[in-house]
Amino acid sequence: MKYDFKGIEEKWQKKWDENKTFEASNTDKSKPKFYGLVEFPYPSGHGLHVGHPRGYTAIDIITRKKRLEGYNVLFPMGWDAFGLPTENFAIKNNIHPAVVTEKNVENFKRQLKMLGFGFDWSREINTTDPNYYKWTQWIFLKLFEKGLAYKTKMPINFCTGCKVGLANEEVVNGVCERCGSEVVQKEKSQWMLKITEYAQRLIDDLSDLDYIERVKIQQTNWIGRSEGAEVDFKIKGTDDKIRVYTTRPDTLFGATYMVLAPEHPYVEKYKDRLENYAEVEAYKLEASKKSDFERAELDKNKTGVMLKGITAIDPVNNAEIPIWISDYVLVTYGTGAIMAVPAHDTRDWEFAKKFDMPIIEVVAGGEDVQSEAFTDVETGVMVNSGFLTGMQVEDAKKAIIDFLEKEGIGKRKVNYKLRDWVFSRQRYWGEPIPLVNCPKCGWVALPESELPLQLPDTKNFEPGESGESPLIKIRDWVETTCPKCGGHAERETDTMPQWAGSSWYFLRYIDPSNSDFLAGMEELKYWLPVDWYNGGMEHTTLHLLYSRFWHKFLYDIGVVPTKEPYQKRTSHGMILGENGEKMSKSRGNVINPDDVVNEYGADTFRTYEMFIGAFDQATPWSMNGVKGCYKFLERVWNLQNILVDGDAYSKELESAMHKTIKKVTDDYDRMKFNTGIAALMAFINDVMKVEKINKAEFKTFITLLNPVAPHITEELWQIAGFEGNLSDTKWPEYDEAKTIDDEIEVVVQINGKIRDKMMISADLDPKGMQDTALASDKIKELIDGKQVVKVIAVPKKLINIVVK
RNA sequence: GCGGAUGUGGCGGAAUUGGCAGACGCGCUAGACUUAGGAUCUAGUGAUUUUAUCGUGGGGGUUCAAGUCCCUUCGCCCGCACCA
Repeated sequence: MKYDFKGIEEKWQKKWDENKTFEASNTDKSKPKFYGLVEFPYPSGHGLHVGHPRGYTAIDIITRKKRLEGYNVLFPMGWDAFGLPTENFAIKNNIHPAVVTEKNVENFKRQLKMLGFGFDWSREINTTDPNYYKWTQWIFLKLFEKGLAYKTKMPINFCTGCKVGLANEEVVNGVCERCGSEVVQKEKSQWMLKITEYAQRLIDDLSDLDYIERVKIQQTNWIGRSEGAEVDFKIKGTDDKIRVYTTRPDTLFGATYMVLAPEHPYVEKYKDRLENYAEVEAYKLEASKKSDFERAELDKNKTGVMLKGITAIDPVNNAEIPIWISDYVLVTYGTGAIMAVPAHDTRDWEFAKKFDMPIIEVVAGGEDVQSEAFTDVETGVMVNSGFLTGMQVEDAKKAIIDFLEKEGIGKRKVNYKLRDWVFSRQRYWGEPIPLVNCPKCGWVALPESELPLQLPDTKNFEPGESGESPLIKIRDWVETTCPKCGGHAERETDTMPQWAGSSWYFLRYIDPSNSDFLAGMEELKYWLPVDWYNGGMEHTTLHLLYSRFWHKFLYDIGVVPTKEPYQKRTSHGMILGENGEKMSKSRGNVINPDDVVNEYGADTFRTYEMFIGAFDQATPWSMNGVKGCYKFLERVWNLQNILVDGDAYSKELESAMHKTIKKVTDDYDRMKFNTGIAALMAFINDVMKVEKINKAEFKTFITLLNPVAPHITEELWQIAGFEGNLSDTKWPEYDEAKTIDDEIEVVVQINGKIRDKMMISADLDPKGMQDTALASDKIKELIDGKQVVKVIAVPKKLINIVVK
């Protein structure tokens, strides 16, 4: 019989739908629960990328296995459908984003179904559905109510041609990606969320989570906690002080100049005293054209302008030092001003060399500070530093901070690199922010009863005159009454970023049709936390952190029962094009899942995506590799031709069978899918040698393969005449004793080089191994006339004879 | 620049703890079958000057033993806050 993957896959997908095979139960509490989650896709116009199914297949395997192990499994799917590309497409083609979204969702859903994922489609959600974003708005109102949302002026990328705010990604070499016009930084009043208030908890609570290590490290570094001090430097001849943040207060005696961010308010304040204000202003304009990223990137080639006319006083030695502005100092970090200690900071050193500023050594122990900055804090000893001289750096840090606090010129300070979350977008296709601006009452929240605040319909998605959201033109929507005083007021026209809806979506899956609340407390208590969440590494510092922040906030106000949303987080590597480069239309190396499934079937596609390489690593696509997996499944299909009766594993295959169960079980759990599949392939090779497989072995084999290739294995289950469906069976067990061989081969080395191999009993002790090795004729011959210095015997591995 | 990851045959990759480098698959070579085929099966396949030696990006080190540990150096990939 031919392997008709098309017929088989359609048949079983239909069956699973009809039997509601993958629907989770909110009422059956007799089984343990398992909540597996994958990042819901943004339904783009390009359709599913081959990268999506990598993570989806992985968690599909994990959850299918969990079902066979007796768990009540929740594995849901939905659509993260607000966002920029849909809106841009809508503007360009004059189609409503809702229509575009609907079409894209339909295509994505067809593709996901075609791949046979065991999603519980009865819980499908969509972030653009008013019944969904009602609760996104509700959470925002709670944040607003608790003082965690505030409005402030922030610079945005503004395209002078399109008159629209741009994402960093849309800015290419300083010009707009779409129209080529110049992009400038423009100050806009923006809604912000105080994620920084949760910075410490976001670090601390990582310790109880089962996240892969690099995710923890990356989040911790992104939050960027540092301990140091704030120190005030007087501006000479005034009462004003420049406050700096430094992690090296111990080097205060070595400060030879100060640097302010070009945007620092004192630059404006002292403009009348500056002899070179024209130069300063020109520099500010240049800096405003660069993003923070570009500023940091240009780190090697420092630029800056001295503020001629004002100087600062070092508070510990009263030295008079010049003040500069430079774009390597960011107004968004610390206080927007630094003290520069070129002898002991690499960036300061480069700046000092370029502008010929003095370099004073205050920590001894390194090379000459005139030729290189000495930044080691472990070995340094203080010099030229008044009362700190002679101390170790760590002691000096404590001593100087005590001194600063006593004298009232500075204080101990913990700082975070993490910045508050810019929450406004001047865009149409997002959740409306449910606030009104009342001339009398200020910003007023809509009452809960008015949620959802629906996105008004329009045909014009072009932005307002100076870059406002398109909503500003829908006057009868904008103009409203103040919920507080009843007077005339205007709605906020900015919308929320795409991150909003994705920060809590896993909660809605738990109870998707609840109309009274975002989800019922009983259900949340049962299902939370998410047991296993897999997603891309690129979401580590934004989406993953944002959703942890929102969850902690919801925990604080009693809406969710757990401190953390996700117990376990793993991450898959990227799938590259056949040429080893990132897949993209412009490179012409995009693989369409539809084509692969048409030619080889979903089971082959899934098997290949798991076999392609180490799950957490980037790896290129290979059409030959796909063919290899197809051949493997064909061999599996043909096993039915050599199927014989048998209720127990045969002598020939028993040991291999137990070893395979063990290997596959462990490998799936550890996401080592490639080696798990390799073990299944190796088992088939063993079967081919004996040219038969009995029913007991066949049953176990197809059950092990089922999570990876669910269609073909269900069909084979039926053909073999096993009872019921494979999806209702139990995961196979193995007998540890039967995975261990009695006799094993060990290696005999002389001076670390392999010289012989021998079969010995597996439980032979080191002494016995040594004797056996030394008794071998070959070894005797090789060590003849040499002196045996030492013999190392490692049980079950090797014997190494060291001779002279 | 900062943060993270990574480097092993012709290719994708394997190698819990330092203990036989190259599992499994692709490709390639030879053979069988054959209605001559991009099918299937069998055998082989790291390199070389092949009783052996060399070999996990480069250089150095620790060890009886290093892909694995330490130091140093180079390359490639991802993220960098308004893409998702």
